[in-house]
Amino acid sequence: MTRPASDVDGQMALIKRGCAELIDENELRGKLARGKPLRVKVGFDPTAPDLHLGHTVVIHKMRHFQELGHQVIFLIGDFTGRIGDPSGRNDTRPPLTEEQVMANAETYKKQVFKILDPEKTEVAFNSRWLGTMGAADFIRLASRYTVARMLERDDFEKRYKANIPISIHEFLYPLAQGYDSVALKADVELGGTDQKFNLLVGRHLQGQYGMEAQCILTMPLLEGLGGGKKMSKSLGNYIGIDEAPAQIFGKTMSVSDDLMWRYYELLSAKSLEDIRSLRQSVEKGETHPMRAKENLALELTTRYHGQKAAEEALADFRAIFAGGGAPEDAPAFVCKEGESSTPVAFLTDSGLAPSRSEARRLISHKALSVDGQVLQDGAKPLTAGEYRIKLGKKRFLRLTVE
RNA sequence: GGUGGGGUUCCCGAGUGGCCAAAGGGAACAGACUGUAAAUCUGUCGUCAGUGACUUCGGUGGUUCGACUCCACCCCCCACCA
Repeated sequence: MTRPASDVDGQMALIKRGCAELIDENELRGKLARGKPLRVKVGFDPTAPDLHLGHTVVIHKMRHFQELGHQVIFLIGDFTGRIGDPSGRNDTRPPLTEEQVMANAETYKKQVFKILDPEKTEVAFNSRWLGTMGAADFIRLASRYTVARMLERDDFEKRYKANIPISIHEFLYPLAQGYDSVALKADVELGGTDQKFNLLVGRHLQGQYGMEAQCILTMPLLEGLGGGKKMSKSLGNYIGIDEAPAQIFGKTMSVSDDLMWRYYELLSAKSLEDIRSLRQSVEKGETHPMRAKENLALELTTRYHGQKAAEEALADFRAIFAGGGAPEDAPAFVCKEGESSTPVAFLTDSGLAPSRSEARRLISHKALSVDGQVLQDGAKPLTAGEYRIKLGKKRFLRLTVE
């Protein structure tokens, strides 16, 4: 899928796919036209090596650059991580130890190389240059940017107007991150739309330090499972790329039909033409939306767990939700006949329900079924035997009563 | 440094002496409906040995028959003025 470097139009088409903003298109064309591999910088926070699909939007874009023969730099912000990206929090974070940084880096690599080509990826740490700068160097860096411009940043501006305090150290984060672009001689920097300001600081600083300014490519923030809000760990609406096949598959299926197309655009390796024709086919009623979503879930699961696991996840999903069956890998639990074989007891003892009260509630809501039959008496012990237990839609148990 | 305002159940947020396990909203969970969903409707949403008991409203003491509500001290947060 490598294209000749001279094919600027072809490269631009892939680069621009799904992107939110490109600054500046003509400049990028100029850089591409030289035919030399570009240095493409992307920064990551060292503290959060647990990636979800939201992060992968940018990583896929990195992949696109690799496919076009460019040099991708996976920058781990082990130094900037100590400052913390401004968010109104007043704390600076304690520096991670060398070992923690390296461990996190390894975790990153393990996850990221499911998408990126390790051969074409340079991993860098910004403590290498930021950690050796002295106070004088930092002051010099700080002199390259003005307070007025700093206050243009959206959240600074809002806070300033609203009289919410802004600590001086928060100004240092964009500066330090911007300096990374100087140190790396980046030609292009990628990031989420929320990073636009920081990326622009890098662009500006490169000019200040007398080098050609990087182009900025921002990617939209992927909406989380509920739609609306961005995918994030703290909101709990994410699909982690280290999650089990059934999880990735199931969570993808839980996305709304509308949102499915966003996911296709930003996460699928399918060409835009293929996606468009699939969409038309769904709209004309030729393809069932559920089938289209299954394809997406299958693609994503395959990417992180391989084809075999993905197909099993698909089969399980159909069995559970279409056929009302139970997954093959339902946890097993054994209990003695009597007091501990009452539904209330084994549901909580097995961990299926968090508390006895909760178990009772669920039972009274007809959420419990035993071998496919709804059971509403939570106090009556099951007799010895094997049972398939289902609690709500997603909780299963293979129960053995002795 | 001074002055004022706050810290409530997963989150936001009401509650100023009993009617408070604590309004309302959000999230979540369950049921119905579907094509898995989404949307909608209904219900639940501290724990437990279920008509009751126990634990909870920043912390520690105190007043009271009784405190989330009053008092004292402490911790933390915020705003305004320096």
